[in-house]
Amino acid sequence: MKLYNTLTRSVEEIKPLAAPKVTIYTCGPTVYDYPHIGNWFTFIRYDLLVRALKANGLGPVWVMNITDVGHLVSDADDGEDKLEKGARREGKTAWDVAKFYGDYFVEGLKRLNISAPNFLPKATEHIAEQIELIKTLEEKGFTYVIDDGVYYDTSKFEGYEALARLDLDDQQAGARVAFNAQKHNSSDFALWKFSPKGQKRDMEWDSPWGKGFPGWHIECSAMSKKYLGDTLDIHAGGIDHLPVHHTNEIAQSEAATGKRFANYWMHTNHVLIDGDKISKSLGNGITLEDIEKQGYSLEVLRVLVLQSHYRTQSKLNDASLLSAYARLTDLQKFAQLCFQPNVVNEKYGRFSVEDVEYARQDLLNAMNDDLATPKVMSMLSEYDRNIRRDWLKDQAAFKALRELIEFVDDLLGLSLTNQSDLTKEQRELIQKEDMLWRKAKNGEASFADVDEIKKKLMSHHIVVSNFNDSKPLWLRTGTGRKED
RNA sequence: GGCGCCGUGGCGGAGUGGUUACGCGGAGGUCUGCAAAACCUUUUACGCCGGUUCAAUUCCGGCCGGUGCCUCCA
Repeated sequence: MKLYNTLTRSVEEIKPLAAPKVTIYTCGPTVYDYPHIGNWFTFIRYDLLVRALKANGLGPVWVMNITDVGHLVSDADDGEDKLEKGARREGKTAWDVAKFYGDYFVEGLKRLNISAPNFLPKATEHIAEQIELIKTLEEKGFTYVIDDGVYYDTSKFEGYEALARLDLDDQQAGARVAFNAQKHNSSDFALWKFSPKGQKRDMEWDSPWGKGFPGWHIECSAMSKKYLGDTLDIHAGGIDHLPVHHTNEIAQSEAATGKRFANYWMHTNHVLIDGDKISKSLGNGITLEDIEKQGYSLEVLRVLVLQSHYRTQSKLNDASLLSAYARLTDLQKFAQLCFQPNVVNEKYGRFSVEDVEYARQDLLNAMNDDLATPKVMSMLSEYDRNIRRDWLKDQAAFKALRELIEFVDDLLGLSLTNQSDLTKEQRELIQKEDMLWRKAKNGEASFADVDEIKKKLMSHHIVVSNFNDSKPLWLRTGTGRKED
């Protein structure tokens, strides 16, 4: 399986350190507010990576952190802690806020059919590990203390600019951030922040340097080390984290252990809404509930994610949602074929078990090519069309089709196999309709009777197609949209 | 100012040195008792100017336009 590695800026074959195990760390949410649709896009993309690895026989061990303290309103270590700010906004404690949005996030993972991460560690439950790591960095001479906290001296770390290919000297010229005069370098960042004098924070802990709370970046280094060891296989995150957060993670972890932190870095690009990126400052953050309010199921959102590549910016608007909805409906119709033995036509059928198995390998190959999900989607559309047009050859092909759909579900997480079979009663109705239809064509029955049964089926959201040379096929309508 | 990315048909969105992406929408058709559904055909593109090449949307250079990061942010 190949993946674009930001470290080398090239597509590389994934070679886990201890295959078949593959360790993955992904940056999770800061739980101070509802995640917006862009956050969920990224989490779905993590899920697709994990699913692809599994399809290749690898056993991912996936850690996604939950940041419930220390993420300041500004990465420059100025400003307030987001959790404390959220708490004031809602008149609760920071702990209440973290609990509420943390639970909401975990629930969201389930609603979106995102594979359960093996670990969802919270920053507040790993304060000791973070303090330990800072102590190690202190012993090795990478830290210094100023008025408001313990800082990491980025100039001491060889290769600090490597991942993001930064040019710090030139960046300073255009920096708009007020420079903390006590910091040695503008890129230095806080490992531990002291509680403001005379102020009691909801969240604060004792440390060797004084009462306070951890900086945002240290949690990822501490928790990935605890759960996955010094070196992990794949680290994924949003592209916005490249220059600061991920760069700092590397600096912390590698300075502490002397080993490489992660072998592969995967960065997901953003989704734009009406041409703008989603951000708090623009106030255009759409939530899952907003999508559902428009009548779309969350599978529609997943199709939208799949339709664009993770390294390109995708767009969210009414048209793209509608397009994704239509595509999901098509895929669901495709999946419904695996309940229909009538799709086997021994006389005219051309699609063999070999063809179906080839299709499966073809899909996996596309996924293995740097998660080429748009290609996977187009291939599925083609297989759907081909099978409908050419029919299946025999029962073996029918069985293989069922397995193909299950494979696609495991790979993409679209819950296509949830397309339930018909009831016995519905099946009998279809059979009767087909029989009457054939009779009516010979003048042996009335079309009015045929139409009556069709109407009945329609009330079950079932549409029947009759064929001269084949048994009938059915499909369900409106399964991707609530209002249907 | 520094570091990047992108510019594809009505829309979304892939990809490629010479061959249909795919989906949505529009148009026409086949099948059909009608209507759906299904299927077929069609709509036909690669910002501009040069260069390389037998051949460029696809490689190189320049220009124009858009956009991301260097603040919050997936």
